[in-house]
Amino acid sequence: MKNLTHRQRDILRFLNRYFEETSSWPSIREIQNHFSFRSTNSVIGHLQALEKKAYLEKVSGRARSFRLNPEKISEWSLPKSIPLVSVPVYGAIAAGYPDLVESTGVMDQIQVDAETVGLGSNRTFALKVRGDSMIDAGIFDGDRIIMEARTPVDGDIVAALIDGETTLKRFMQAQGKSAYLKAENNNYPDLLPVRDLFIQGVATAVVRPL
Amino acid sequence: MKNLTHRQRDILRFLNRYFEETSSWPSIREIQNHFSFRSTNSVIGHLQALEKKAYLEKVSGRARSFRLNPEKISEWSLPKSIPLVSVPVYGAIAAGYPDLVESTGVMDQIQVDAETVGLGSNRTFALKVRGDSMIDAGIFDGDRIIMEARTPVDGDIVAALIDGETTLKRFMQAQGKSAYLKAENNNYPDLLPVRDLFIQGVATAVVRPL
DNA sequence: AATAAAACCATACAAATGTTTAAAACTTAT
DNA sequence: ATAAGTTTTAAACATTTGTATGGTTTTATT
Repeated sequence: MKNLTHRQRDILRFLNRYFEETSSWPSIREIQNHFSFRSTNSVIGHLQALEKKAYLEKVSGRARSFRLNPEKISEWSLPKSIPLVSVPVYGAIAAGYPDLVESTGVMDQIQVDAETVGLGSNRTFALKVRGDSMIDAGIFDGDRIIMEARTPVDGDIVAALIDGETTLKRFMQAQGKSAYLKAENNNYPDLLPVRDLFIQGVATAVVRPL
Repeated sequence: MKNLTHRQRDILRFLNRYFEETSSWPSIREIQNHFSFRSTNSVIGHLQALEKKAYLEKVSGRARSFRLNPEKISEWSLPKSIPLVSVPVYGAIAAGYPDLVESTGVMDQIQVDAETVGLGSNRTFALKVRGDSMIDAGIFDGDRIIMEARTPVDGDIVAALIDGETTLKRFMQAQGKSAYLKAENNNYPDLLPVRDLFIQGVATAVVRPL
């Protein structure tokens, strides 16, 4: 009584499909009809079993209100394709070259942020890396870096605008001393003054298409 | 009478928030209570207006069933920090270890894409890399790999299941010869027979949190 | 101020929906 | 075969919920 029965699995799949197609959940009787049960109680029984096994939650008395346990979805869900990587762009970066990673259905988010680029919220964007100054950190020319527009702290990898090109450097700032940038490549000079160059943001992730 | 009124905007926001928090829609009376209306008809009025302006759909007679027009979300939605790289895992990979990246408030987007991405497209999922067999290709232990479930061609980087662990190897198959797997690490044996192991998919991108 | 539009109130009704109780048929393992 | 669990049928019942009607108040526009 640990695993799913066939019926239970099918019901989970039906719930899931229904939700994805309509963005709402089926009623008990809709489930009943789909499986051609002659009684609503068949459904109730299965739902209770599924709830006992923690495959779903259900607010009693509230119509069409389910919640599937995401940790167990893999046990029953059918394969399905969705967009891989969506990286919305939040606002423009002055003099930078934001590089948009495809994002199909997320355009609205982008606009939203343009409207309310209100203070407080961190702007996030993507950049294409130029140069090999971070090669020792496993970041190569052409990689895409997810950036956050905020002030860096010691040790952060930052995107710096030098001579019109965006390169990645590690931001170093010891206690009380002035900040400098360090390249993670032996062929590059270790030190770079922070003044006179513009730091675009702090790197949070690397994305590299293969 | 083209734009949203304040109330209408607030109602859309409430609907949206409610849905994201509960994964189901509010009933008319729940909306009523939230705005402290003394009559359900206040809600009805606003919903009809919103429907007339094509901000939402609503199946009549069906409880808690709405659908927000994704093309107009930007007109009313509040800024929201959405997960940068959202790579849900759909479906289990036999004996693999799918690694779920959070995706919180993006349910609607998912629906949109589920609609537009018809069947026939490939299964997509994410895996956490174990092992350093691809270190020479700039892929390190712990990186996340976006995979596509399809049959590999010569030169593809594939995820192979060996001894219960998922490692990356390059798939090699010369004309007419039998396929083998090649590790991109000098410390590993160059050859591995393809038979007797399960290839989970073809890598399409690397994602590494910094 | 006049007018229209939007927002709201009050009440009632019908349909949709979840819930309960009782029992039978079917599977599966001991 | 027996027991235990699962699945199904049956028929009511109670509540939630969407809908309808008719009117009032507030807000914006001319």
